[in-house]
Amino acid sequence: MGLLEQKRHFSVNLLDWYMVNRRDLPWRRHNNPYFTWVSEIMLQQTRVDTVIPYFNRFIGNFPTVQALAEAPEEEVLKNWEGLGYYSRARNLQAAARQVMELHGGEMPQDKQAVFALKGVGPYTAGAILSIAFNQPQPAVDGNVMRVLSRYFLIDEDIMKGSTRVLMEELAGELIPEGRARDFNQALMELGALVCTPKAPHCLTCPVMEQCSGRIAGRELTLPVKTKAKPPRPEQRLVAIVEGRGAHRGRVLVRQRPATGLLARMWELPHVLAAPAAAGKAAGPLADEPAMALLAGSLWAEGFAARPEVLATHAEHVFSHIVWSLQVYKCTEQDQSNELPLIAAEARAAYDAQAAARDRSSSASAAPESDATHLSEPGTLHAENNASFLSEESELMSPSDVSDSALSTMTLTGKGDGLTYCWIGPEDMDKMAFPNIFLKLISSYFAGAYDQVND
DNA sequence: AATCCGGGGAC
DNA sequence: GTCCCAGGATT
Repeated sequence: MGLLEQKRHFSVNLLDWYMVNRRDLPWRRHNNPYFTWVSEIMLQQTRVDTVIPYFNRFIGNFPTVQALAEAPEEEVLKNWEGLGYYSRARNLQAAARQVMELHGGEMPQDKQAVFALKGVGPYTAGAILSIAFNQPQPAVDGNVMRVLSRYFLIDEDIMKGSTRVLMEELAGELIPEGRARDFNQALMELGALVCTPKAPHCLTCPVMEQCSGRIAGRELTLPVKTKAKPPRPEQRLVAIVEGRGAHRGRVLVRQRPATGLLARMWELPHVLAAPAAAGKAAGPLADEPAMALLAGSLWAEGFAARPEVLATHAEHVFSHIVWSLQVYKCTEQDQSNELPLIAAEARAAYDAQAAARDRSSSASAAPESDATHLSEPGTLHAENNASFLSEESELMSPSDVSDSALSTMTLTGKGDGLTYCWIGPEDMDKMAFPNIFLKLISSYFAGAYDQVND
């Protein structure tokens, strides 16, 4: 058979198959470019089943480009809570504001204009143009590369940028005249339902007869893909600080910096337990030094708290880091004679860690830039301590924080540029937390760690 | 070209 | 537990 005939077979049979087997998905019920856009951003790195409830809630809360553009960022982030890759949410809202200002609130149909939107790359631009406007543009995602690499027996590494370009050229040629909308979705649908990564369902595949990969017995070895390098391990010490006095019934949380990992998400305070020695796991830290270090990091941020007991262990896996968390239940210390003692322990723990970090960083590795641990020598300098001891905890105005939602929240202080808050259970439905902290805090408020305390 | 960004599902 | 999935931004 010729290549031309193989291509025609693919296009015709795939399209026929899709018209019968297409799934009924929320974003397929209307031809609304905004719905297409939102769904495609959500579907990046994320499964359809996961996206569906998020999509429905998101569209319910932000039904138009304008509604999204005008919403508080905190609210958009809250609607993304648990989906991951949170820069998608911030880019999506930034792009909605682009659409309002540059295009009067209407999705542009011009390729350059779509591509210029924040968070829209080659795949998403092709998906929007083809699905929303039926333009004959390729939309090459992982599904498409898997399907094409098998059907046409392409051995190129799909992790290479050049391969994606090659696939885009091929995918563009396959689009039947006037059928870009259905065909591109058919391609991805086949990858999701039939031409699956591990155990493809070749026997029910509409294009199996001319699939070069299957004929060569290569369906399980394609696509060729270099493995990602394993995530680096990090041992972290987490504080659940139980408020006392005015903060009774509340726990201490903080908001992460505006850039980097989990940008602007809320979390429990935590500290890196050991400098990441290249390649090897740090392993858990004994309770005594861990508690001293944790108290020290809280102290450096302006909080006097005493770690009481190990509440639980937890793990949180990112694509490039794996956090092993030792979670300590701590109690807030009202100003008392205990503070200097905590400070002394903290100072010793801090000095030890700083020394270890200096040794490891001078060896080779770049100094860790994570703002959530004690990276700056001098944070605990005597004058800093003295100034902290001599003044009252400053009561901040909640200007950084979304207004009405946090009316019952008491802000207590600020250290090293991070915003800290004492929150109760009712505050959590307006603040966005990564799943791991959502679980830990919910468990705490549900009383899960009560029994570990004496 | 390599690295930074989450989280979930299948087995 | 262990494996797999993988777009866009940044550098």
